[in-house]
Amino acid sequence: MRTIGQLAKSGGVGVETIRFYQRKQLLNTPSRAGGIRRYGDEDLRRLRFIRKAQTAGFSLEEIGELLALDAGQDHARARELAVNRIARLDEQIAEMSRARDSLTRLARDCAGDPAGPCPIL
Amino acid sequence: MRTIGQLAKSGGVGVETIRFYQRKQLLNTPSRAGGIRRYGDEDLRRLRFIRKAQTAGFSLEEIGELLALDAGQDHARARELAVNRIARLDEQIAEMSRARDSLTRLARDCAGDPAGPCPIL
DNA sequence: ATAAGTTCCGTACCATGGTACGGGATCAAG
DNA sequence: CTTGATCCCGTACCATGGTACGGAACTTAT
Repeated sequence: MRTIGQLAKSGGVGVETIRFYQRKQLLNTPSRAGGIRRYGDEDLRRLRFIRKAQTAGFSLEEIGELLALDAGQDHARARELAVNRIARLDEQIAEMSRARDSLTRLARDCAGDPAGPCPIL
Repeated sequence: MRTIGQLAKSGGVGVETIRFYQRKQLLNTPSRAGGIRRYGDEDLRRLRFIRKAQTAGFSLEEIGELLALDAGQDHARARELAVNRIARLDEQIAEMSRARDSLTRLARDCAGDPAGPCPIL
């Protein structure tokens, strides 16, 4: 049983971030057993899930839905969210790749002639 | 010579966005020649540059620097900003690709056994 | 039992990139 | 010369994802 500070540390976030997730209903707020709230393995699991889902690009709102699904076992909906996110990731990756390529060309051309115009500008 | 509304339309943004960029010093605010401000080709060029740079992932602050460089002809600094942005784009693309792949695996495994646990959750 | 360190809680604030509102000025058409 | 559309300007508000503050309660070590 952890305190909020220990949970935060284990999850690699700050205490205030835990409280923020609680306000957003992403983490539950255990009852105060004689003053201080205690957090168990499930809370840490959820916290880690949140961080992992964030790196996959899910918004906190979507993560909230995924966590709710976790309780409900609605596989179909979970898959739907994942597939949507994959599609958006693909779009974003493609867009960033295009930006990367054009920026690379620009930087090369800018280096070419120190007297001429720099096409980045 | 355009009005703010025409400039906005040509740049594919709203009037309020122009004003916002002006507040951020990204676009200049021409003097009011008898009541209404007029915008020329240079303003449109800058506006389009801003939008293009945004799709390349530059923040408005970085774009401000690029625009300042445009006046100063500091090619080396422009190249530096571009190269930094390319490096960050590469990181972001790599991270998103990893997320994409792991999410794809998860979605596949979730589809596999409708009775078993869905690993997304 | 006292001091230092945490926790609790409400509330305020931050950055980023806009978007909206309201009242007065100005402009273009009929 | 009036009406409707724009413009101007200050100010407020929005979403997202946190971060900070301050005072009271609680816990832990000495």
